[in-house]
Amino acid sequence: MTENLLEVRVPKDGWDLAGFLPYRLSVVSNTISGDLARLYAERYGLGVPEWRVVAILGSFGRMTASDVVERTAMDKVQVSRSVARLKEAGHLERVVDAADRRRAHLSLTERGRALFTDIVPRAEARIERLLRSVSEEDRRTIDRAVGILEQAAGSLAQADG
Amino acid sequence: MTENLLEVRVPKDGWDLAGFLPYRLSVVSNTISGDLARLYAERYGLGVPEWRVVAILGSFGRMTASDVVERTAMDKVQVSRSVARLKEAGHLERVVDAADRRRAHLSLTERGRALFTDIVPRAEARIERLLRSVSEEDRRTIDRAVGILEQAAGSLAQADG
DNA sequence: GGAAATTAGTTTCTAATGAAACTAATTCGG
DNA sequence: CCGAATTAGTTTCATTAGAAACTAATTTCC
Repeated sequence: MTENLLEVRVPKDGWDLAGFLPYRLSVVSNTISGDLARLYAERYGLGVPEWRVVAILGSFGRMTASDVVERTAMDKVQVSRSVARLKEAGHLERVVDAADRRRAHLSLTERGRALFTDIVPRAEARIERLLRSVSEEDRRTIDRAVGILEQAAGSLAQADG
Repeated sequence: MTENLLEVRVPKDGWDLAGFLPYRLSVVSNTISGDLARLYAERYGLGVPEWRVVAILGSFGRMTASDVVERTAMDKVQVSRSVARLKEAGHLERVVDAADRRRAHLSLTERGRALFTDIVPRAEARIERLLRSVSEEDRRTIDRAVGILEQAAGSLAQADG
C-alpha cells in the first residue's frame, strides 16, 4: 500500500499528467497569478514584474536593482525594464551611488508609496477571497507545503541546473 | 496569537512580498518547471507546451485539440501550435473526424509514444531528485496542499475573473 | 431549407520574454 | 599605476505568448 505519492506510476500505458507535481503547481500558480495580474493591470496599469518591484521597495525600502534581483529571483533584464517604466510613471526614483557610480539606489516616490499602500490590501483581499472556503488548518498545510517546496527548490537552484 | 497565515499584515510600512502566497507559489513553480524545461529542451528539443500535449495524449490516448485544452488549461492557440510542431516532427498524427470535419483526432505515433515512454521516467527522476530530502510525510503535506489550492483556484476560475 | 449563431481550430499582429552582447564604472594583479 | 577581469545595469535581437480576428464546418431555430 505504499502509495508512491507525487511520483505516480511509470507508464505502461497510463501515466497521468494531472497527477504530476510540476504541472499541478503551474496550473494553480498561473490561475492565482492571473487573477491578481488582472487586478494590477485593470486598476493600475501595472504588470506583474512592476508590481513586484513596487512591493519589494515598499516592503524593504531603498535598495539597488541588484538587491531587487536577489530578493525576487527575477532576472535583471526584467528588473531593469520594470524600473524604467516605474520611473517613467513617477513611481520611483533612482539616485546614483556617489561612491560607486555603476549602482543606483531605488526608492518609491510619494506616488509610488501611495500605490503600494493602495494595492496591498486589495491583493490581500483577493487572496482572502480565494481562500474563503479554506479552513485555518488547511491554510497552515498550504503554508507548510510551500515552505517545504521553497527549500527543496532552493537546493535545486544552487546545485546548478 | 492568531498568526494570520498567508495573509500577513497590512502595511504600516512593512509588508513582505516574500510571504505573499501567489509570489511564493510562482517562484517555486517557475524554479521547478524551469528545471524540467531544460530537460525537455536539451534532450528532446521539446518546449513545455509540446511536452504537455505529448503527456496528455500518452496518458489518455486519442482526443481532439479541444479535449486537450480542457484537460490542461492550456489555451487553444498554444495547443494548436504545439500540435503543428509535433505533427511536423512526426510525433503525432491528426485524423479529421468523418462526422464533424471541424474536429481532428490526435494521437501519438510510434515515435511519439517512444518519446513519451522515454521522457516520463526521466521527468519522474527529476522530481525525485528535487524531493530527495523531503520526508514521506512532507510529501503528503505537499500533495494535500496542492489539492486544496486546486480546488480553491478552480472555484476562482469558474466565478468569472 | 436557409440565415444567424456556435464551435473547432488557425492565423495575424502586437507585446512580453530572455539570452547574449554591450557600455560604463570599478577592482584586481602584477 | 595600468591592463585584464569583474560588476551594474542596459540594449539588441530573436523567440514566444496571447488577444483578437478569421476560416470553415456545423447547429439552431424560424
